[in-house]
Amino acid sequence: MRTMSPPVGLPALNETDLVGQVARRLTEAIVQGRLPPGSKVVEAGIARELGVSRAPVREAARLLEQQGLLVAHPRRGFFVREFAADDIDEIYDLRLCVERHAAVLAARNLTPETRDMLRRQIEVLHEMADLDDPARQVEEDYRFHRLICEIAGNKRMLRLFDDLASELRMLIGLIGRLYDDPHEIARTHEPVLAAIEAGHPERIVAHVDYHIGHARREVGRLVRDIAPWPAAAK
Amino acid sequence: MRTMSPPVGLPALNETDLVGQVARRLTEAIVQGRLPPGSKVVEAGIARELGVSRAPVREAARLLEQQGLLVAHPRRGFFVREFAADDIDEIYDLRLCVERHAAVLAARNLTPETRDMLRRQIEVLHEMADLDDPARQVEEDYRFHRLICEIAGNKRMLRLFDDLASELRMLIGLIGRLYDDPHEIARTHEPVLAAIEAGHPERIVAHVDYHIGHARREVGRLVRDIAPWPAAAK
DNA sequence: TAATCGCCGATTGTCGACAGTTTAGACTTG
DNA sequence: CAAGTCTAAACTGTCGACAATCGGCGATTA
Repeated sequence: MRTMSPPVGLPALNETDLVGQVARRLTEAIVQGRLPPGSKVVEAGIARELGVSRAPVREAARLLEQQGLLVAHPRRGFFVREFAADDIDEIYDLRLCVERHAAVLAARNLTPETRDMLRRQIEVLHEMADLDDPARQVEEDYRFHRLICEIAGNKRMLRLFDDLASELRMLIGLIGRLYDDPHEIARTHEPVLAAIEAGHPERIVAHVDYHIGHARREVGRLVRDIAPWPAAAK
Repeated sequence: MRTMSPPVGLPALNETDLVGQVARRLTEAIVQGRLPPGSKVVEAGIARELGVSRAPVREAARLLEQQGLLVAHPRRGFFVREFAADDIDEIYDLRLCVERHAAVLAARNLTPETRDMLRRQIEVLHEMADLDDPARQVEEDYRFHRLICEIAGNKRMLRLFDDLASELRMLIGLIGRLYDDPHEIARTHEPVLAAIEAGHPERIVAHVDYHIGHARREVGRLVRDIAPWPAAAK
């Protein structure tokens, strides 16, 4: 008689993962631009607002700190990370480094299924282009790049990508509008996929470089436009 | 009359960072092989042993979790990360990806001072070779590679390197002995530095690939030798 | 007038406690 | 004897409390 785990693959709903929930809420608030860069994150305030005690909030804050969204000043509290021009360079440099590698690996692992997923995602990008929803557009954009990292098959690399993406989401959220024509953005993904399908490492790297370099320049330009930052409501 | 801040450069002592201290102690215990992979980290136990309460221990554990040294099973606690063959591949893959980029950037930023630091570090490696202290040897080895990341000048990349290094330290700590003749190890760093000094990106990448590939093979071999892991005192 | 000092409210760091869950071991049963 | 069941101890997740510390504001002084 099998009383043990009925083998239905239900992804164990962690009902009571307060820390995770708090972390998600905080992340959300940060990338959406509430809680602007430099603003202080008051533990008690967040706790009260979410109806929990300070302990889970502190742990969540530590998570976001390690993730780079918050910085901790001992005895003074957590603050939303502020971006300097250097930071943008750093993030895109690292992203370039990661995505080059990921794309080459993805090409090596590419199967008909994963290839179709990538193609489908570019279609989604085109479909999104008509909706006027920058946040969603950005999200689907990252999903394409994330897919490449997934296909590459290195879990640590995927997590690194996610961390970088959350910093970038914050940045883009601050900018508030899209840095280019949505259809244009969708189109610029096609050569990257083509290169991956072709499977020539050098060509892959070249196209990834071009694609990310483009995004970097656009973001850099827009950031310079709106700098200094939206006032940090301390 | 300047009554403002007497500009004596005192490096701000943040004595009371319990969380940081606990995190360091835990890291130490893990990479030294006490707390073997798979073993449970009992909050109350650690807390009692260190004479603190559970709150700082939990926060420190969350840090190490994000860093990849611990994994959290909700409602069951924190466990020391276990390594599979895949993990080793992943870590070295990512390391390759990072260090290639770092070395190229470092070559671009190289100054006489930083070049001398690298040379000096190789000397240190040779000096260490005669002492019979594997842990120290490994430490100085990483310090060379870390220097390259520092010179590259990307703080995020440096942090990523540190994270990878702490996982590798844990691995090496488990192996317990050095995977090669110490002098040989010291020597294998020289072509890398030479390539960086020469400044040809392709040659840099080639030498970094060779150097890291070598380490990866050696570690992989030794890990296969001693697998399955030292019993996890659960 | 401008810089400094000292106090007060606000906030952090840490602790001990409690409820609910998991685990281990004794016990039962086929 | 194997498999299952039950019970008690151990542990985690969360909370509220308290002391230490920080930042701001007004008083003080040159």
